[in-house]
Amino acid sequence: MSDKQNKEQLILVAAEQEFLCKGYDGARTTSIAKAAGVTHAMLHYYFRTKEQLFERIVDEKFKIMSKSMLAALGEPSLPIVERIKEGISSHFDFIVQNPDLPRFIINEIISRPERYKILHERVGKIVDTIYKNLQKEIDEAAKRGEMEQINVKMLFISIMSLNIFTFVAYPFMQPLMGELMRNREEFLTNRKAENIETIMRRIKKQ
Amino acid sequence: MSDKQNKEQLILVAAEQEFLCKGYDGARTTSIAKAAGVTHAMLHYYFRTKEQLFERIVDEKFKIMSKSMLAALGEPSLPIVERIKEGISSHFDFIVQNPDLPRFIINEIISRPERYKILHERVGKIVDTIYKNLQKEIDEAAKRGEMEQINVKMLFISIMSLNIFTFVAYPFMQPLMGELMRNREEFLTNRKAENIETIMRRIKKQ
DNA sequence: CTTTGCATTAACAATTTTGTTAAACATTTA
DNA sequence: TAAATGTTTAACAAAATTGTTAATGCAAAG
Repeated sequence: MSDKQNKEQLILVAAEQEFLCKGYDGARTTSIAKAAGVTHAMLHYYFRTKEQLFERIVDEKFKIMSKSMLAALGEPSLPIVERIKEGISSHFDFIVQNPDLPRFIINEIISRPERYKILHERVGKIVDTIYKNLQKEIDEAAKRGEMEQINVKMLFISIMSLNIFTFVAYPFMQPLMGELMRNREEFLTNRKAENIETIMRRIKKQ
Repeated sequence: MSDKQNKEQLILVAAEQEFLCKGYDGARTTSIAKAAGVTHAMLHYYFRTKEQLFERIVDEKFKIMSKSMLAALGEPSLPIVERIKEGISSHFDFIVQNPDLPRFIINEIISRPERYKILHERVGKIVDTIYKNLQKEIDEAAKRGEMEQINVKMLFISIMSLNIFTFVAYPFMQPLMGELMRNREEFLTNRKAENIETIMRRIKKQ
């Protein structure tokens, strides 16, 4: 009984690894089965097709990615500048924990846009409401001279860019960075601080 | 004679489109041949294998990508702040002209790191020299109070992030942006200005 | 004009990858 | 323990994809 759970689970774990790393097209069901230590007939027994196995992975990943992006818009109860700072910080931490996720999601959406259209648009609508409130807060804070007037969507793009790109492009950037990325822990700390500093300067009244 | 040139060229054009859009794994030689309007035997006749056809594309793309990143480090003859501004601007323009390129290169390097190791490290060394000079200039300008002291590699990562991410993640971001991205020309103009403003504020003495 | 050499095609072959099946095996339940 | 149910395996089948070949066409050079 726990053996069934076990094999199914083993396949899921191996599949997640393979799909996240190589994408749908690059992943091989035989390779997943091998990594999970089962025959590849077992994979088809539990999940029928590669497609269905993939869906199990991608749906979950899409959800946590969306959730983290909402979280990046910060805790509404905080004062606006604090809220933005905290949003960047928690989003950065999430990406550190899931460094392969953004690239996976982006590639997936690009290769099969139709599949995610509905789910994606739903997230879009949720985000839209949050934007509106946040924009209002920003406008008011700007009027009070507490921060710079700025378009919240533009700000959001900047935050996503700074927090995500490093990880999406890690193997590309790393050889161009010499010592800088050698010590991972240290780099992550510095990078997080840099992203926050960059955005804070962008929104601070000059 | 020009017919040979023609078919070979047609295949290359179709292959570039297919590979950039779908990656090596997702691309199909039959689909490339079809798009080029030739039999797929012709593809093998001119390029022998999918692998070799791919190399023709990827080598060129890797080179222009590297070149554009070097250009992002700006024209050394300019005063430092101007130099950085101009670097961002020209890099952004390049990415606008080649929006699919970064994602293609990143995915390619991730799926076959060994292949690019040498080429990549060579670029790394060139960049390293430029960093050193640029860092010296920044340090001096900072001492004169013209700008903020900042690590040039960190600055470079920020510039790449802001300029590239929007395009890498376009289909992912677009549904989250409502009206903002609807008018492409307008969005690009605003985005470029935003990136420059963000970096300028980051390096300006407070 | 005919030989030479490249270009082209259609049919075929090989390989890789995914998916199926029937039989053996194990486990639970009555 | 016997029936029922679910699990596992090995061998096989199907499909998709890449790669080859032999025959044909065609244009230029001798």
